[in-house]
Amino acid sequence: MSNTARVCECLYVHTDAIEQVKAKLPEDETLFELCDLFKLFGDATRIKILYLLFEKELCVCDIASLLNMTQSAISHQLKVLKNSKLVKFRREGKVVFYRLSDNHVKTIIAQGMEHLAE
Amino acid sequence: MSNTARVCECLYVHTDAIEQVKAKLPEDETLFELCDLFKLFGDATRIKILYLLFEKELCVCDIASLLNMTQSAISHQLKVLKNSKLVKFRREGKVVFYRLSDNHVKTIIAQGMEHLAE
DNA sequence: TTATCATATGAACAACTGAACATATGAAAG
DNA sequence: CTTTCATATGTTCAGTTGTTCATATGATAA
Repeated sequence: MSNTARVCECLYVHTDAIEQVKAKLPEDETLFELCDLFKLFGDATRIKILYLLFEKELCVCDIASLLNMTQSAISHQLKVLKNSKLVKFRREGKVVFYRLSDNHVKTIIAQGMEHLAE
Repeated sequence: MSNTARVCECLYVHTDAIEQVKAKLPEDETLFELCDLFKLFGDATRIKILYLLFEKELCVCDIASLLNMTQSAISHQLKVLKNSKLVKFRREGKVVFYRLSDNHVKTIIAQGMEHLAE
C-alpha cells in the first residue's frame, strides 16, 4: 500500500483522524436528548397537532375534530408533547387549552419544510 | 357510552377557530414527508452517523469503529440515510465513503441542539 | 482461477410505538 | 348530593423499527 492511498481503518482503528472525529461527537446523553426531541416530530399526529397550534391555542376537542381522531388519541399525544415541554396548557372550567411553549417548534418544523422544498 | 365510532363527543367546539386553523394545515402528503424526515433524526445511531459526517467523509468501517457497532448495523442505517438523500457516497476500490448531501442536515440538527440548550 | 477484504442485503426477532377501548378524574350545573 | 361534560389515563394489541446473524456481492490481489 502506498503512503498516500486512503485505506479502510478496519484493521487500523486508532488513527488520528478517527480520534479527531470522535472528539467532536457530543456526549451520549446529549445525543439521546436530541434524538428524543426529533422523535416528537417524527409522528404525523404530533406534527399535525403542533402545526395547528401555530395559529392559536386550541382545546383537546378542537384538535380531535380537526384531525378526525378520537379524544383519547389526541390526549395521549398531548401528554407526550406536554412532558417534553413543547406545549403548555391552561384550564378554563372543564376545557383545557393547549398552545406552543416557544418558537423553537416553529423554527424546527420550518427548517424541515425548507429541506423538503429542495 | 354505546357509540364508540364517534370521533369527538364534545359539544363545545370552537367553530371559528377550527375554520381558521384548518385552512393553514398543509396537505397530508406534505406532512407525511415532513415527519418521515424527522424520523430519520429520531434514532441515536443515525444522529451519530450524521454528526460524524459533519467533520469529513468516512467509510462504513470507520463509522462502525467509531460507534462501536457492527458493520451490518451501520450499513443498514446508511442505506436508510442514502434512500432519503441525506447522505451521498463514492466508491474507491473496495471502500465506500459516505458524506452529507447538503447543509440542511447540519442546520436542522443545530436547531435541535439550540432548543435543548434553553 | 481462488482467496480475501469491504460492503450490502435478507431473514428473524425482540423492543418500541401509537391507536382503540374502557374507565377514571375533575369541574360546573342542577 | 348527583349528573353531565371535557379531559386524562391504564391496558391491550397490531404494526413498526433496529439490531443480529448469516450470506451475498463486488473489487482487488495472488
